[in-house]
Amino acid sequence: MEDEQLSLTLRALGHPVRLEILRILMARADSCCCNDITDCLSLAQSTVSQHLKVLLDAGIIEREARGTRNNYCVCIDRLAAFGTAVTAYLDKLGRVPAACNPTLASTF
Amino acid sequence: MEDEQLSLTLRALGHPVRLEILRILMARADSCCCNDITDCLSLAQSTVSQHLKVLLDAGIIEREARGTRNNYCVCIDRLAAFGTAVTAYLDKLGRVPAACNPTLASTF
DNA sequence: TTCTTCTATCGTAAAATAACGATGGAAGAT
DNA sequence: ATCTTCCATCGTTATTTTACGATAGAAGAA
Repeated sequence: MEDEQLSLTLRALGHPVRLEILRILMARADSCCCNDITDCLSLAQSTVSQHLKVLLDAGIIEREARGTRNNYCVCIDRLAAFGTAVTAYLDKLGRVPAACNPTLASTF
Repeated sequence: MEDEQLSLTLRALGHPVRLEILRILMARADSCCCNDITDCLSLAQSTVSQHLKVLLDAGIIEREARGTRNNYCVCIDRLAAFGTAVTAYLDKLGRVPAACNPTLASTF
């Protein structure tokens, strides 16, 4: 994952409300509409919708029109890829100085 | 790690320049001052200093005054804790629906 | 002392973010 | 056809972020 994409995802996750939204989405067996999420949070519906858009734009969640409501669900593979990318980034970060300064290598 | 702290760190890392700064810091065996970093990036010194402040405020890097210059280094343990926190967050996310919807469990 | 170097900080400007209320249009329900 | 529900979007406001140049003060060099 390129830095541009990785940092976009990091930013999209960089808000406590959005971390919570993902929890709410994942905790439900059935898929979830904006109102369901708004009921769990003390925020206006428009604010929640905006947060959903950030997650949507980052490709972390998907929207599916179902009747009068829009259902959201987490893109599991995208989240997994994010986890992998973070680990890879940190791993590479750690590996570079390992060649120069062996004492750092053991920290990771 | 609490959501507040985790999201702060995610935001601090959510900029390509800051991802790169950490790479620069880690790639050097000797520690690194603001000018060294500025030389590697096509940005003004004040801008780099600001990015360093963001990383500093998030506790990701440390500053050490050494003579006329300030040396920066990465807080390895903080970074490692961040990696752990991200993994834990994603892991817990994945575990919740595993109880409700077994098909999701295998994705993680 | 004087000069240079380094860099955090200030001031500024532009853009993005976060929150809200209001609204309009789409889709079921009556 | 009318009513209700859902919700993305618009407009607004306040705050934060990102970038820059300018500057001042600290520390070493001449």
